[in-house]
Amino acid sequence: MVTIQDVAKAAGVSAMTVSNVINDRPNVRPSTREKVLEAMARLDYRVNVAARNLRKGRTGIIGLAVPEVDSPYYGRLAAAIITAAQRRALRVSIEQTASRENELDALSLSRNHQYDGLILSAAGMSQADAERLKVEHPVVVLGDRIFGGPVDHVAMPNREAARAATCHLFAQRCRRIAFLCGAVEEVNPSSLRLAGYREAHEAADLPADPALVQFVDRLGMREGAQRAREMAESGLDFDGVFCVTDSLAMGVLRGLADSGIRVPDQVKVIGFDNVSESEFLIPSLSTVDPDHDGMAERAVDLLVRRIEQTAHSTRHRDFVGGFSLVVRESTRG
Amino acid sequence: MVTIQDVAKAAGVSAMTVSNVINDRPNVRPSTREKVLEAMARLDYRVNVAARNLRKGRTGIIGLAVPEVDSPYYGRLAAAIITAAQRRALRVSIEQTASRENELDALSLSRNHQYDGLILSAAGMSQADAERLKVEHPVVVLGDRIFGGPVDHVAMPNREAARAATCHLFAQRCRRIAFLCGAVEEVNPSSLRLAGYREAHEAADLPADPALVQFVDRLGMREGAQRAREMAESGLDFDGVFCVTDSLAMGVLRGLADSGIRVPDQVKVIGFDNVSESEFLIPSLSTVDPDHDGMAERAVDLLVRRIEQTAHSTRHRDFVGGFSLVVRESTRG
DNA sequence: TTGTAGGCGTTATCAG
DNA sequence: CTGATAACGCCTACAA
Repeated sequence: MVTIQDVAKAAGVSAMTVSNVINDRPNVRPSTREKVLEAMARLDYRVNVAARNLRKGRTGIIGLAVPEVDSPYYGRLAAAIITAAQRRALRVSIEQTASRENELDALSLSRNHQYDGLILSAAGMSQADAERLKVEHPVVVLGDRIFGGPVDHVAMPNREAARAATCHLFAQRCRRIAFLCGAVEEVNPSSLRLAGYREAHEAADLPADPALVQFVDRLGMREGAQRAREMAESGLDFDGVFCVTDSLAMGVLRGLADSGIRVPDQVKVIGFDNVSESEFLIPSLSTVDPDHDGMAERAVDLLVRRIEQTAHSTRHRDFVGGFSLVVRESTRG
Repeated sequence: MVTIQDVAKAAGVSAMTVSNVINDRPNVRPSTREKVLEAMARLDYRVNVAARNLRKGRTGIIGLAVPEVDSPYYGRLAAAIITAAQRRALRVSIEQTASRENELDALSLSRNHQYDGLILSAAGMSQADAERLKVEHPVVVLGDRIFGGPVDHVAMPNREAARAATCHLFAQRCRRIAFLCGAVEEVNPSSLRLAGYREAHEAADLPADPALVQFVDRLGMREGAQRAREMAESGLDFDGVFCVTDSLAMGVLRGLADSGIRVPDQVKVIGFDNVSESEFLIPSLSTVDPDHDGMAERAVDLLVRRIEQTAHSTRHRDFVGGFSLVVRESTRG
């Protein structure tokens, strides 16, 4: 391995000077710089990042903990975050958490100086775990579950967007809108979007039939398809479905087709996420498009601030992203 | 920051002993171990990974360079690799390359000791770049472009699977099968699958009309949809479509629907990748299911071997994954 | 079974 | 403008 010392020797200067050249510091005579660069090239020198990290107390890597990368939603999120981080010359190491326990593990890894900071997309943790976030290391939580906690926080516009989606269905003359979601806990995407759905009903002065709120175990396509068939066969009266994710909605489109129900003629369907597939489904899927890029940008930005500030300010920020409504065939007519 | 020295002092032992406890080495008296563990807990000690890395010359992180994570295919691949790596207590840092230049950059990062090794999913590099892979650091190439190169290599069963898919269409009484692919270069997924498509024609003793081979710029849904409409409107005579990716096939399903062509009645469609959405499309999509997990496992395995072996054997392995054919509605009847 | 000494490659400090 | 020195926190010999 070629070290900075070797380069120094080859160039006839000290290691310090080589270091100065590498880090583009001023106060190096151009001719000296030349000699050093030449020696570096000749020896094919590479900085040893581990040594630099040790010295600087930084790694240049941020962690991103998500339940799974292989899902349209988290995949998109990961992509946006990696892009935002690359702009700041940071690398992103991805952790698949899948469970609450792993989420907590990811936190301690961050503490192990493996990462300069951690973006935690908390799906499993709840308010009760917020205590464990009281970490002296930079953490930004992405998600909906821990508000007012001891960390910076970037959230989806869940309630507002759900309300807008529901209003849109009203405007399309739906009157009995089913709401399809996962388990509703204190504060999670399902509960917040359900609140928006209810708000829309109140605002429109239409009662929301509790029978129309349907729960599934997982927010996947399979579950959506199955539940849609069950709803159709049970004789439930509904003319619209608001699904808390596009994956669920894709399943619902399939399930309704299986049951011989035409979308949008008999039932209108709207999703949430604006996954790239939505545009090309048959029928194409209306959906809520959250500002993923903006949220990713913001999350990285907050994290970088925490990393760079030395004093640990206790003021924490809660940021809520923007969204737009994408109207396609599944709610036309 | 709490160091190993602090713990040693607190426990009334030497740093060495603390290190022995941390690394689960024998020859530590149980009572001593207790004292040390207690002190570690009390001080909330965390190992400094940077220091350990510097000392050991390892980082415990492998790089994964893919064109983009936000695509069904690469997302699935990334998930499989992260899982395989986690089993070996390795972390994965994801690089979005998007271009050939970035792919080469990722290589040098690997050299910078940032990673112990690199899995490079080479989409843009070509045989000509293979030289640059002659790196003394562990690299495994995942993809199809660099065979017989100076690195280990895990490839898809492109030709075999394409042949099987084409045969399946023949068996479904298709006689004029369009082949939809991206730019065909020396060795890439499109060219290899095209070869399989042609082999199937020869084996069945059916001529392959060159007009049926259609090229698109990007293997995306949008491009698939547009090309399908063009094919339909141009009056091209075809009763089957083999798409080199499921994304493309999803677009084709949409484009054919736009043109009033019924699948599978008038035209049968088959894809490649078995993306999770395929099962729930309307109609559900027949496709080739490559053994992603097996390939990921193998890639990580090869990389770990390279990392662990000190002598740089020059023998490199080319591994080709397995596959299965998933028959769904889009080719029924 | 435990301790001591030295160095991994880099950079901050401060003196020249 | 350049260089000597001393850390950063950990681990491996070797010694006790």
